[in-house]
Amino acid sequence: MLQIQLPDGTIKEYPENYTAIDIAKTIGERLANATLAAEVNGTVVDATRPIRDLVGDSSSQPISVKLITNKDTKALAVMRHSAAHVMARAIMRLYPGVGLAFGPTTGHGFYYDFDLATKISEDDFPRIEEEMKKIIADAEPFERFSATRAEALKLCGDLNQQLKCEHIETGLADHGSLSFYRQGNFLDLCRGPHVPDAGKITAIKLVSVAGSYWKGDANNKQLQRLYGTAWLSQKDLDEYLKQVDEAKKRDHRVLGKQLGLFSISPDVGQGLCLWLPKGSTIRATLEEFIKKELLKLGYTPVYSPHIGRVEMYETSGHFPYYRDAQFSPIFGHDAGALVDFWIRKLREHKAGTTVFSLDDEKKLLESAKVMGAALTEYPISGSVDAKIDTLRIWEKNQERYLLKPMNCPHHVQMYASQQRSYRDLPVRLAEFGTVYRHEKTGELNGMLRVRGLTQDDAHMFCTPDQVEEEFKATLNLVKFVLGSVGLEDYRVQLSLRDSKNKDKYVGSDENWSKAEAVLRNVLTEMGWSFSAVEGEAAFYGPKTDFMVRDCIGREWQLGTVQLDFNLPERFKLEYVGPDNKPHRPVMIHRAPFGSMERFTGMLIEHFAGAFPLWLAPEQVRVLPISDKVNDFAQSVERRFREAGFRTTTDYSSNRVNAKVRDAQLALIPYMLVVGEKEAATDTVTVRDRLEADKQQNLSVIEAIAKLREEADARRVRQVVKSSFRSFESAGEEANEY
RNA sequence: GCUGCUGUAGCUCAGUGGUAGAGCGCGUCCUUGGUAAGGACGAGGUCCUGGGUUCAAAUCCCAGCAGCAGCUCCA
Repeated sequence: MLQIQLPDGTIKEYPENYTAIDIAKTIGERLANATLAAEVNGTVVDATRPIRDLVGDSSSQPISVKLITNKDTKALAVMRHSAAHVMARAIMRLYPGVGLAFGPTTGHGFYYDFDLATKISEDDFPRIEEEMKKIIADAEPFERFSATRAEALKLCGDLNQQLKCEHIETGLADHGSLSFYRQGNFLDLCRGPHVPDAGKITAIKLVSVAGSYWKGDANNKQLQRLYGTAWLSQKDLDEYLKQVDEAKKRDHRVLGKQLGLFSISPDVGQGLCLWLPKGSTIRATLEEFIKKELLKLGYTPVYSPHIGRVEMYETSGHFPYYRDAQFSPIFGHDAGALVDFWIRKLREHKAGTTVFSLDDEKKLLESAKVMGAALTEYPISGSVDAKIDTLRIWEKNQERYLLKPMNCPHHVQMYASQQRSYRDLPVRLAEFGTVYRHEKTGELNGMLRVRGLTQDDAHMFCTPDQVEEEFKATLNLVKFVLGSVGLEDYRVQLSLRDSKNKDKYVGSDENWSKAEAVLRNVLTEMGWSFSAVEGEAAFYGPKTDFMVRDCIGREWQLGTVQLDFNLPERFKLEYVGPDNKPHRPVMIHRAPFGSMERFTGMLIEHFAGAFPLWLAPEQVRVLPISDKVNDFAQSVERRFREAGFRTTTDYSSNRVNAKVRDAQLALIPYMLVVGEKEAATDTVTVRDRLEADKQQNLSVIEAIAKLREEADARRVRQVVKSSFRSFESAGEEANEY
């Protein structure tokens, strides 16, 4: 007999061959119908599998079993995964020769990647959904069975599912036996679990189609990924779709245009942000705020140019590592770009990736000569290395500049500009440094991913002993800064290097282990919860990143604090220690906002455009009731401006109703309504955008004092919570196969 | 960069192989009004750009550019 412990603690006995559904049936037919899965000893499993099979013969009794019904959010992930199978089956019915890849669940639904020559478009969704509904109506059961590796390979091979075969041989190489699910005549290699039958899938909708790469590698074959969403009821689905719609309205690109905050014009260039006056006001306010904090913490402001010599970035490593993602260098000599190209071709030739002929070289020599670079030393019949050396010598004698992709090398030079004693450390150099990166077109996104950005950057140079304390102080600064705008919905990530790909990083193993250990210690000591992710480090050191979600749930890195033992070494930085000997400092790179562009973009979404008083580009709007009080309105505006408030007056011929409406829609924190009554008493009627029903008639002086207090306290009175953002992921990435 | 979709007035978007449409906004005038739209009139378009098909292209086709979603990347 099975000894089963139910969630209420009672222990009951059931026959050995019982499934969770069988148990449900003993309680009631309706419960059995509603049961989509079960949790056995804490693991979500098929409700239709014998419990004994799930736990094994040796399992200690009692076995805890919880029925997961269609009221339980844990059922969502299971149902969504089943929906992915149903979608795959529908696609296979509609299109011949479909190759199946992966079909996992996501936070809001599911997707399946297909290898299919026919391009699916959104116009095809209705017929695919129609087919899915037929499969659901047929309600055929999901049946699990196991196979040996050889059997599995044969099954997938017979079905002509090459990607599945490849996955069995590579990704699942360490699996002795593999599970399959059969649903009618549809068979798929799958870990499960699934709902008992397709009829249990309730509310589904196809969402979008896009490309994806096999196993997430851009060098691999591109597949078609079909996204769908699935919910436990039509009501949930409708609610979700409504929230997606709502979320789109707070998109910073939509609000940025509506509220006149920023614009990106193709005439200026892709990914180059124009900060309009109102957006600039927000940015300037943020910058002013953080500058004051930095002064308190002992930072010193610095400025550096927007370009620097390529050699400097070769030393730092930025140029060789990120060449593809940078704007091309600026060459002082006409032949600069030609020689640069030449060297790259020779290197590719040496590496065997391209063929570079003698004829090509002769043409290049000729062109270089025309451009004024004689290159008489070029060893045309010499070794490739000798050729590269000759060109490099020429190149190094020319001016070559790079739009700065990072501020650190400049700050490093500032550190190195004078002799440093341990008594001077830490040196903290802060700059709102504008950097340029040639991000790939498909990656640009409003203000969140741009090609020109300003980092609220700083670099700390400290002794090894100072690192932990300095790091802690910096993390606290980031937390404080985010908190000051009411941003609490973030995730802290410890970004480590990819231990399998160490050659992607500069510096010694020893330095890396040391740096990673320091970060982990600090985070642990501070008691912060964080997730460590391999492969996310910068090339010169590990990072602590602050991740936030945008209005449609995409995650972005804002603040970052990075530890770096490597750049000081590459630039041979030193300080004189108490022993009167030279020592190497340690660097901390940090940007609490990340970039002004991304941070402001996120803030727009965070506040849904309704900025708190201290940040609002237009803080106060004076609304005269009629032309008769325009003069008084003007004097009110003047006095508020003098008190430091960004104030305007609505002199339009609209009635006050329309003026109030306009101001309300423009998300202006305070309206000052002035009519003949106010003019007579030198007062204003203060209308608070958030509490429109609690108007106050105050003297101009009182009103100024009231607003001054709120602005100075940087009070955040309202963050418009996005319900979409807080949607919990229901078992993301459940796709082992 | 890759795959798919989109590009019409300042904005949001209808629309059609044969003379270009709405709402909002904008301008002028009337209205002098007390808390989410007072009224009238009016201006405004290279229908993304370049080719092609056609008697005729803003509409169909191709290419480019830009945007969106996803993938990949992100110092």
